[in-house]
Amino acid sequence: MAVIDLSKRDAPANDLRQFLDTVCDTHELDYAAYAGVNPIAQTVHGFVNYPDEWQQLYVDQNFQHRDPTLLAASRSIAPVDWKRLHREESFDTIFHAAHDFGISKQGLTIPVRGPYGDIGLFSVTRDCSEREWQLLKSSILSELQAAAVHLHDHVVQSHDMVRRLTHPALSQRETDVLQWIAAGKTQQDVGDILAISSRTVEVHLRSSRTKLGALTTAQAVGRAISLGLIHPG
Amino acid sequence: MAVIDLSKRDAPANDLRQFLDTVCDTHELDYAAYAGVNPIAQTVHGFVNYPDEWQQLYVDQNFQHRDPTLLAASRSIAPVDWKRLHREESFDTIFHAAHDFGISKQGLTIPVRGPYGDIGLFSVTRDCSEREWQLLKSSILSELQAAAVHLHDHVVQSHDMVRRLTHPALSQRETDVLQWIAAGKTQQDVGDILAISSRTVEVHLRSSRTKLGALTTAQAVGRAISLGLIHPG
DNA sequence: CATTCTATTAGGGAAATCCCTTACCCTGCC
DNA sequence: GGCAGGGTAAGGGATTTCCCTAATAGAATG
Repeated sequence: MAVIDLSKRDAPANDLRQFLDTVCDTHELDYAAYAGVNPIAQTVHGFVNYPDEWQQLYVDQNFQHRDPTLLAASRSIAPVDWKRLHREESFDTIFHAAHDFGISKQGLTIPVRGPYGDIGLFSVTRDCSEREWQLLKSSILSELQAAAVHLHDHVVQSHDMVRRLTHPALSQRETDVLQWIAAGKTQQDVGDILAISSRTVEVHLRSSRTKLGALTTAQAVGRAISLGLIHPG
Repeated sequence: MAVIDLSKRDAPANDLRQFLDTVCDTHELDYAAYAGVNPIAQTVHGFVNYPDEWQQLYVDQNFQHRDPTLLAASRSIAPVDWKRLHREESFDTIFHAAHDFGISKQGLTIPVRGPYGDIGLFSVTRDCSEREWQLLKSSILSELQAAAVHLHDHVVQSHDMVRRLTHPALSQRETDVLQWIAAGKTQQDVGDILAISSRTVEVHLRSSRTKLGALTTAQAVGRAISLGLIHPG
C-alpha cells in the first residue's frame, strides 16, 4: 500500500503536494487534486498537481463554484466517476478548457466528510482508453478511497479549519430559537414559548445567521440541519 | 434512540447480511457489523453477523448509546482501531460482556458520512495476536474502507427511495425556487434569477410549503433538505 | 482591577414575506 | 366537448421579519 503517513510529518502544502505526486506515480495517474470545503466560511482550500497555468485559470475563473465534479461529489457518498457528468453542460464548459492543458475528461472524485460538515474532495485523472480506465479504476479505487480519507483527516487535523468548526457553537439560546424556527414557529411564537420578546428572538436568529454565514433564516436552518446542529421540525 | 434490525424488516437487508459474511470470509475476520445513524429520525439502523445472543443483549441494554467504538468513530474521519479505546471504562463494560460471546477486543470501526448528517459505522473484529492484527489491518484496511462506503451508500439509497415514494414530489419550479431560497436568496433575488415576478416566486414557495406540510419557508427548507429534495446552500 | 468579548434582553422603523384573489395554459378524465 | 386539477404567473394589502441601536450581566484577558 502506497500511502504515506502524513501524520508523522510536519506537513503544510509541500508535503501534501508531494503526497499527490506519489499517488499519481504509484497508481499510473496523470493528475491528482484535493479540495477541502469549509461549509460555514464558504471557502474551498485546494492542493493540486495540475499544470500551474490551468490552476491559475481555474482560480481566476472561480471554477470551484461551478465545477460539476466537485458539486456532484459533495452530494454523494460514493466516489463519482466523471463519466456520469459528461452530459452536463457545465462539464463541457470547464473540461473543454482543461483539455488545452492536457487534462483528461476521464477521472473520478471521492468525497470524504468529517463530523463538522467539513468535506474533502479528492480527484484523480488519467488519459487513456475507456477500457483501460475501467480496469485501472477497479484495481486502485479502494486505495484511492483510503488515500482520500487519509488526506482529509490530515488536512482537518492540521488546518485551522477544524478550530472554527469544532467550536461551531451556536449558544444554547441560539440553538433553541433556531430549532423552533425550523419547527415552523414564527418569531412571536418562539418568543412566547421561550418567554422572551420576539425582538430578542430576532437577535438570536441574527447571530445564528452570522455564525453560520447565512444570509437568511431559511438558509441558516438548512445549514444548521446539514451540520447536525438542529433537527428538521 | 431505537435500534431497528434491518434484517428483520427490509428485504434487501438479507443481501447486506450476506455482504458482511462475504467480507468476513474473504478477509479472515470473525465478525462484521454495520450501524446507520439517522440524526433526523434519531434512530440507529443496524445489521450484524454477531451471535444472536450478543445481538439481543446489545439491544436490550441499549449499548448503542454508550458503545465507545460507535461514539469514537462518529467523531472521527479516519478509521478507529479499538486499541485506542482500551483504556476507557465504557469499553470494558461492554467488551467484558462481549467476550463471553466470543467477540474479540480487537477490531476497528470505519465511519462514513453522507451529505445530510447521516453516518454509517462499519465495524469488524478478529481474535488473534496483536502483531497478526496489525498485519491483517494494514493489508485490508483500504478494502474495508471501500466496503464501508459501499454499504452506507447502499443503505441510504434504498432509504431515500422509500422516502421519495412516500412523499409528494415538488415541481421543477418549486424545487428551483426552494433551492435558491435555501441558498440565501430573497424572493426578489429568485424572481430576478428565474426571470419571473417575486409574487410568482412566493406562490411556488407557498405550494412547496403546502406539499411539505410546512408552516414557514424555513421549515420547508429544512424538510426538503432532510428529504433530499434540495441541497443545503 | 480595568477591559474586552459574548450572551441575553429589547424597541422603532424599513424591508420582505405571506395570504387572498385572479388569470392562463396544459393534461387527463367522463 | 366539457371540466376538474395542477403548474405557472402576478397584484393588493396585512403580517412578519430584518436592520440599527442599546442596555445589562458574566466570563475571559491583560
